[in-house]
Amino acid sequence: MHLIIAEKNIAAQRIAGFLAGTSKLTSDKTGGVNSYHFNDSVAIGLRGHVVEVDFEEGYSNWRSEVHTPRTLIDAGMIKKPTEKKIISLIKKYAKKATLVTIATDYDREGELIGKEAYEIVRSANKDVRINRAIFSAITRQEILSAFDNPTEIDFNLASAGETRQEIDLVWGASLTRFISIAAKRGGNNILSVGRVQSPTLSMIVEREREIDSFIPQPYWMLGLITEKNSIEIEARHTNGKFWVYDEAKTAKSATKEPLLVKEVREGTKNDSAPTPFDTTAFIVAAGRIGLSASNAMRIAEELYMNGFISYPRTDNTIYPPSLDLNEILSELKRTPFVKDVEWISENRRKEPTRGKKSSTDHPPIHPAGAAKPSQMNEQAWKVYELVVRRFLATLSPDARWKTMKILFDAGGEEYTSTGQKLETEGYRHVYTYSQAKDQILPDLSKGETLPIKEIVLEEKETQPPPRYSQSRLIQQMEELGLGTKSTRHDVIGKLVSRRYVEESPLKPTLVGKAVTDTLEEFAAHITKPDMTQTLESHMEDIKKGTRSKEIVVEESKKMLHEIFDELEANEENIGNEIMDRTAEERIIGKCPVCGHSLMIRSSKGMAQFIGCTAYPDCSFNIGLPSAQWGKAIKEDNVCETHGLNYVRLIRKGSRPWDIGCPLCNHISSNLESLRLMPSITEKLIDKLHSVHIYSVYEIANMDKSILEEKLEINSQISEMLKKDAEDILELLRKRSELRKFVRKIIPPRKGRSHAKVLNAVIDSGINSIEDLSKSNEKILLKMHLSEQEAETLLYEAKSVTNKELLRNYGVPAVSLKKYFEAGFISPDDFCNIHPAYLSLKTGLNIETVFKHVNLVCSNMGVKTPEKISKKAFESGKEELLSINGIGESMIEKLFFAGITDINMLKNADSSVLTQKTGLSEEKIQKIQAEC
DNA sequence: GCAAGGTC
Repeated sequence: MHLIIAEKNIAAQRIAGFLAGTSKLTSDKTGGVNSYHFNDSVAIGLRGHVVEVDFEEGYSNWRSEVHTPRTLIDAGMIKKPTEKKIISLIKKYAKKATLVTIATDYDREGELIGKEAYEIVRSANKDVRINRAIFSAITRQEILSAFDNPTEIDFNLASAGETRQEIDLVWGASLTRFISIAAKRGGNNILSVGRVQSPTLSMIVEREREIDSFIPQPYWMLGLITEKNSIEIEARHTNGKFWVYDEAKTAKSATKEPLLVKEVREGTKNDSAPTPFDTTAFIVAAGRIGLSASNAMRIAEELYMNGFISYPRTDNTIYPPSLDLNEILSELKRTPFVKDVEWISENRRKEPTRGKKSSTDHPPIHPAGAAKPSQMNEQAWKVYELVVRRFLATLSPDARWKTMKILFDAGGEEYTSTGQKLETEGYRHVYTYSQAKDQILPDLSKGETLPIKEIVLEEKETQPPPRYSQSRLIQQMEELGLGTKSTRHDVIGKLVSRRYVEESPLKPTLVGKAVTDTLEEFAAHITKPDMTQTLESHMEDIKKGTRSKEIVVEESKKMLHEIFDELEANEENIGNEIMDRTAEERIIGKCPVCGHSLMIRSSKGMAQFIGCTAYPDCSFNIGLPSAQWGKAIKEDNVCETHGLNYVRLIRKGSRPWDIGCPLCNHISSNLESLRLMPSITEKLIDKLHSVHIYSVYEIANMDKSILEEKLEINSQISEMLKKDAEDILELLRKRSELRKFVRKIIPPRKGRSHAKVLNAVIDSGINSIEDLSKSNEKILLKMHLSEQEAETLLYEAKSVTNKELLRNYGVPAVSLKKYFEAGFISPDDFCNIHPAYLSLKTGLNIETVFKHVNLVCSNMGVKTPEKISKKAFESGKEELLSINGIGESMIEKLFFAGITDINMLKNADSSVLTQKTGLSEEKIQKIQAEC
C-alpha cells in the first residue's frame, strides 16, 4: 500500500483527487481525521506540525531554585506529540505500507514537518521506503509530475528548521522567565521575549522615541494662483521649503506680474500594473479597504477552505508556469466580474506581471473558483473581489499618464505647476481601488503671460514620522526578514495581548518601553533583526551541509550564557527598574483626600480596588468589581470632574466593561444606598461628598468622633447616622443574599431577566430570604413567575430560613438533614409533632429527637412534651406490636397521636384518638379491647 | 505560564 502524507487535510484531499484520476476515490473519517483512498493508496493530511519541542521533564516550575531560567539553556529537549489522533492513524497505515511519500509544502518548515512525519512512520515501520514529492502548486500537472519524479527528504533542510526551533525555545523561554520573575509578574502578566516579537516591539518603541524627541521645525511655502480660460492654476515656488521667514518674505515681495510661461514640458509616465499577491501585499491591499491584518487573513483562510481562492500564505509573487491562467479566467466568467474578464480577453498583456520574489512554497494568491455575493458575507465578498480584481490587474496592460510641467517666471522668482491626465486606463479598468486623479492644466505655450490672482505664503511645521499601521509594520517585518508569511500578523496580536502595545496605530505602552529598554541594555541581540538574519544565514549553511546544527546551537547557547552573566548580576536592578517604570501604568490620578497618587491595586485572590499610595496614612479607596469580570486597566480619558483616568475591565473573549471615572461610578453606585438611610438628607449627602465620604460602608466603619469632626455634627446625629448605616448595610447584605438565592432557583427566560424579577421582589418590600419565606404565592405571582415557580421559590425560601433558624437553635446540621429529608422543615413541626413520630420517620434515636425538640420548643417558648427514655420507648413499641391487629403502619399513626405504649392506648379517649390518627372509632375500640 | 512555526 502507498501512504501519502500531506501538510494539511485539504492538500491531501486534492492530491488524492489528482492521483486517483478516473479511479474510484473514497474518503473515510477515523477519530476526526480524514483519509482518502484510491487504488492501493491512502492520503492523509497533517495539521502542520504534529509535534512540538519542549524541555524535558523537571523544568516546568518557574520558581524552582535548582532549575533557574538559566538552566533552560542546557536543558534536554523532547518532541511532544500535539496531534495524537493524526499520529496514531499514520502509524496504523505505516505498518501496512510498502511505500510512503511525504508530500508536505515545499519550504523549510514543510521539510521539517515532513521529517516529523518520517519519524512517525519509522517508529511504526523500520524498513518501508520513504520518499518525497515536491511541488509548488497543487495543480494536476505539478502533482502528477511530482509523484512521477519523487526525491528524498532533505534532512539538512529539516535540520535547519530544527535549529530554529531549538534556538527560539531556549532564548524565548529562558529570557521570558528571567524577566518575568525579576519584575515579579506571573499569570496573565508575564513579560514575554522572543526572536521575532522583541525586535518587532523594539521597532515600535524606536518609532515612538523618534516621535517623542521630534522637534517641529517651522517652514514656509510660497505659492501663487493664476488663471487661464477661467481655469485656476496653482503654482509653487521652485525653492520648495523656506526655512527662513525673511527669505520667503523677500521672495514673496519680489514676485511680480507679468507671470511669464518660461517652459512647457510635456511627457508621459508609466503606471505599472500591480504584481501578483503574496501574503504581505494582500494584507496591505486589504488594509486599504479597511480590514485589519488578522481579519483579512481570517477571511482569506475561509475563502480558501471553501475553494474560492488559492492558499493565502505564500511568499511568491510570480505565477508558476503550471498555473493555468486561462482556466482561471474562464472560471471567472461565471462571476459578476464577467464584464471585466471580457475586457481582459481583449486587452490582455503578453505576459502577466511578476514581482521580485519567487518561492517554491505556493503560487501567488489568486482566485480558485467562481463565487457569488450570496454565498458569503459582505466582508468576505470584498476580499474575494479584491483577489479577483488583483488577478485581473496582473493580466492587464500598464496605465499611462500624460504629464505636463510648466515653469513660470514672476519678476525673477521661479514657480512651477504640474498636471497629469490619464491617457491609457490600463489595469485601472479592473483594479479600481486607487482613484486615478486627473489634474488638468489648460493649454499653455511658452512666452505666454498670465495674471497673478493671489500670492500665498503659508507657515507650516515639519511633522514627526507616523506611528506604524499594522500593514506598514508587516511590510517592515518582511523587509527585515522577521517572522513568516503565516505568523507576522499574529506577532502583532501577541504584542497587543501582552499589553506591550496599543492598536491602530501601534503605540507602545510603558511596559513595552520598559521591557525593550531593559533588553536593549542587557540582551541587545534578541532585540535586533540581525539575530534572525544571522540565523537565516546559518540555516542556509546547514542546508548546504557546510555547518552543523550542533555547532550553530552551541554557539547560540554560549552567547545566551554570556547574556545571563550580565542579567543575573543585575537581576534586582532590572526588576526594580521595570516595576518602577510600569507603576505609572496603574496610577490614575490624585487622591481627593490627601493628594498622593491613586493606584489600581489588587489584593489576594480576585479582589481589586483603587487605593491611595499613601496607605496606611491615607485609607481612601474605591472598590472595583472582582477581577473575574475582567482585569482593571487605566484608560487615556480623564474625568473632567475628578481628574482621574477612566478605568475599564478587560477579559479574554468578552467585551470590555467600561467603568468610566471610578469615582463618578463609586458615587453614583452608592447614592441609592445612602438615600436608604432614614436620617439622610440631600444636604447631608453633599456634605459627605465634600469630605470624600461616599458610601454607607464608610459611615458604618468610620470612627464616630472622626465622623463628627468631618461633618461638624453632634454626637447624637452621628450616632443616628452610624446606626442607620449599620442597618442599611445589614439590609443590603440580606438583599444580596436574596438576589443570589432567586438567581439560583429561578431560571432566566426570554423577556424575563433576573434583574426584572429581582426588582419586582424588592419593590414589593421583600428584602431578605426570610421576608420571602413569610410571603405568599399570591404576592409572588405578580413577579413574572409561574405558579410552579412561585411555589418552588416559597418552599425553598422557607426551607432555607427554617434551616438557618433551627441551626441557630442548636440542631446539628447532620440531624437537620435527616429531618428535612423526612419532610420536617419548620420549627413548628418540632413542637407540634410527637417526638415518637419524628424518631420513626427520621431514623434518629428517640432521646436525640427529644433533645432537639427540647431545644426548639424552649427557643420558641412552647411547652416541651414529656420525655421518654430509649428503653421505655422501645419496649412500648414492642408491646404495641404484639397486640393483634397492630402493624408497622398503625404504629406510625399511633406515634403520631403520641401513643407509645399499651397503657396509653388503653386509657386514651377513643374519639380523640380517632381524630388524631384518622382511624375509624370502631377499629380503635377493637384494638383497645385487645389490650 | 515561556518561543516561533505550522494549521483550523
